[in-house]
Amino acid sequence: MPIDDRKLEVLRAIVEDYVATQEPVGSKALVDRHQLGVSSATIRNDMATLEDEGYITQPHTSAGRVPTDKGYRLFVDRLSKVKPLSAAERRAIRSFLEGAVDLDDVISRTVRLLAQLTRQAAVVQYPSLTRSTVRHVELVGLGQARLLVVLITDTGRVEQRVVELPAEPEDSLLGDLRARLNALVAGLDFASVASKVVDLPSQFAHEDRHVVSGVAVTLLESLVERGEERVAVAGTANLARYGHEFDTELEPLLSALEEHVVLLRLLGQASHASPVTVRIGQENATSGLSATSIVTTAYGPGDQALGSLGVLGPTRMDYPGTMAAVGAVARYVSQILDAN
Amino acid sequence: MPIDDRKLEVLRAIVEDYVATQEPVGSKALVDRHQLGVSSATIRNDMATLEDEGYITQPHTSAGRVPTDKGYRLFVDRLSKVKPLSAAERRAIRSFLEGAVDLDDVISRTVRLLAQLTRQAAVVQYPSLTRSTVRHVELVGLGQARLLVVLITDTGRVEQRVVELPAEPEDSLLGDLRARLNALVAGLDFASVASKVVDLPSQFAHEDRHVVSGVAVTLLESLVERGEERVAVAGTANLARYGHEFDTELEPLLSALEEHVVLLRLLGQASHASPVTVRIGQENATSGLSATSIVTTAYGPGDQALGSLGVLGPTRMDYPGTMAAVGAVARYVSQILDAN
DNA sequence: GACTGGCACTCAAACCTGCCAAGTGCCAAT
DNA sequence: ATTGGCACTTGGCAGGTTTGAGTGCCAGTC
Repeated sequence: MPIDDRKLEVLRAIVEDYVATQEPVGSKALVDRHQLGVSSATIRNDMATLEDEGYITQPHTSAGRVPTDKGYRLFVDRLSKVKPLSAAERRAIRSFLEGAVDLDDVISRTVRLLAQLTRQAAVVQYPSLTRSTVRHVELVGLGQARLLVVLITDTGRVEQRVVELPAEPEDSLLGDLRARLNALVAGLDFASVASKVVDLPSQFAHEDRHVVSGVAVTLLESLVERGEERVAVAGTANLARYGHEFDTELEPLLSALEEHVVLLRLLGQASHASPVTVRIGQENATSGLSATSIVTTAYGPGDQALGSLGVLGPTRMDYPGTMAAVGAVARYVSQILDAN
Repeated sequence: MPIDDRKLEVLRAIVEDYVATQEPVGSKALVDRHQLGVSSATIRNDMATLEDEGYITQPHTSAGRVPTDKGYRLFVDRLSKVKPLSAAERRAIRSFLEGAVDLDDVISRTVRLLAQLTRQAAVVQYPSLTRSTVRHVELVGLGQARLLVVLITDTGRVEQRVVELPAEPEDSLLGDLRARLNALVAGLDFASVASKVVDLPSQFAHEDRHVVSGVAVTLLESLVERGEERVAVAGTANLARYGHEFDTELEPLLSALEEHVVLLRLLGQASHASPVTVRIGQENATSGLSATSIVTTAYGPGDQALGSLGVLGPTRMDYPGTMAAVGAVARYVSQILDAN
C-alpha cells in the first residue's frame, strides 16, 4: 500500500508529538491532539502501514509509535515547511552579530548565538583558507633565530606560526623577503600560492636560501595543516539537559565535539546548493553518533561557500525550528562577512 | 573526642575505598581490605566519632559511610602523600609536550595531555598578558580604513585585533607609528604600557591624532578585555563517563567550562606558593558546582606565575593522582616555556 | 472500498509483599 | 581501650498481581 496524504499527515503528527512530549505516541492521543477527521481505528490502520514501510516503530508491543530514522528523513524531506523565525528572534540575531569587531569575534558570537537559539550544540567552521585569498604576509623576528610568520586573508582570518631558523636573519633580508613574498602572493587564491612559493628560494642569494625556504615551508604547512582546521564549538551544556535516555550517547558526542577532525568531516559534507543539509542518526556513519542528528549549511557571500556551520543534537529534535535557525544565522553571517 | 592517628587512618581508608568502588563503605569491608589491626567494632566506634565531627556521613541508616567535603579536605591536607608519577607517565608527558612548535601548540597539547592523564576535564590558561612584557607590535593595513593591530609577548602569545579608523592612514604614517610604538613599549612590562601609550597621540601632528588614538585605544582594550581571558579546555567527554549519580550536576559543570569568565575565576585563586591548590565541592562558592572539585596550580618559570592550569571533576576523585599529574604537567610546561 | 466501534489480547510499568544482607549502635566482658 | 555479641534498621531484590495504554482484527455501516 502506497503512502497517501493522510498517512503523511499522520507521520507528521507523530513526529511533532514525539518531539514535543518525548514519549511514544498512540493512536488515541493523535486524534485528540490533531484534527485528523477520522477515528482512532483508521489511524491505527495507517500506523500499521507506516510501520510496515519502516517509518515508525514501537519500542514494545502495547506501546505507542516512535519515528525511525527513515521516518524523520521523510518528515524532513517532504513535510516540514520551514518555520519562519519570529521577529524577536531575527532582531536578536541581528543585534547579537552586529557588535562584532573581528573575525574571531564574529565566529565566537555566531556559535554562541546558534547554541542559544537552538538549545543544542553548535559548531562554526572558520572561513576556509583554501577558498580565501591572501591579503598580507607579515614576518616578525622574535630573536634567537625564531621568526613569527603571520598570514592574513581577505576574510579577516589571521593565522600565525613560529619557525625555527638555522640562523638569525638580517633585518635587511627580512625586509626583502617580506616585500617579495607579499608581491608574490598578495591577492592570490590559495590554490595558486603553493606553486608560487615553491621556487621562491631560488630568487635569493645562496646563503640566504635556508632562511627563505624555512619561511616558505611554514607558510605551506599553515595552508595544508591548518587549512580547514579551525572550528568553534558552543552549547555542549545544552546536550546534558536532554533526557537521560540520550545520555548513554553523550560521551561519544562530546568526544566528537572535541575532535575537530571528526567535526570537520561532519560539517564538510554540507553543500551550498540545498539551503540546509540534515543528516539523521545512522546516516552519519560515525560510530557513537547513531542517535545524533546534524543540521548544517554553508555560509559565505553569494554562492561562494567560505565554510560551514551547524548544530548537533538528538535525532528527536525540532527539525523545522533548527533548520530555520541554522539557515537564518548562516544568512546573517554571510552578510556580515560580506560587509568587510 | 579528638581525632587520633588511627581515626585519620580510618578516614584515609574510607576515602580511598569510596573513590575506588564508588559505594558507601562499611566497617567490615574496611578491616578486610586494610591492615588496621583492630576489629570492626572498634572501627565502628571510630566511624561514629568521625561522623560526629562531620568528616563522613551515611546516605541512610544501615548503609556504609561516605566522606563529606570536610572529610576530603582533611584527607587532602593531612593524609595524601603526593603519589609520584610512573616513569612511563613522565616519559609520555615529556614526549607529548616536546613536539610543540608554538605557544598555541604548547597550550593545546598541554590541555589534552592533562585531560588524558587525569581522565577528567582539564583547563589551561594562556600566559597572562599582564604578567608578560611586550616583544613587538605590528600594524597591518587591511584597506578600507581598517587596521590590524598584532601584539606579541615574550611568552610567544599573539593577540590580534582589528580597528576601524575614521580614515585610511598613509603608509608613511603607519611606518612612523609602528616605529614609535615599538620604541615606546617593546620590552615593557604590561602594567607600564597603559601609562605610556596614553600620551602617544600628542607626539603626532594634529590631523594624525585620531588614527593614533584609535590604535592606542585598541591596544589598551586588548590588554584589559582579553588580558587574562584566554583558556583552553579539553576532556569534557571524560565527565560524561562518570557514574549517572554525577550527571544531575553535569549541565552546570559544562556551562562553567564554556563560560570562560567563570573558569578564570575558578582558576584564578591558585597561588604559586603552595604547590597545588585543591578546592572541594562547596568550597568553590559557584552554584551548581557543589559536587565538583577543582585542582589547580600556577605555572611559569621559577617563581614567576604566568598563568594557571588545572582539572575539574567530581568530588570523589583520585586526589593524590590528580594532584601529582597537575603538578608534574605544570612543571614541564614551565620548563618548555622557559626554553623559549 | 473506506471508515468505524467494539473487543480480546499483550505487555511494560507500577505496586505490593516478604525476605535478606549489610550495616549500625550499644553493652557487657575482657 | 578494645572486642564479641546482639538487637535493630532499612535499602534493595525477587516474586507475584494489577493496571492501563495501546494494539490488531473483525464485523458492521455508509
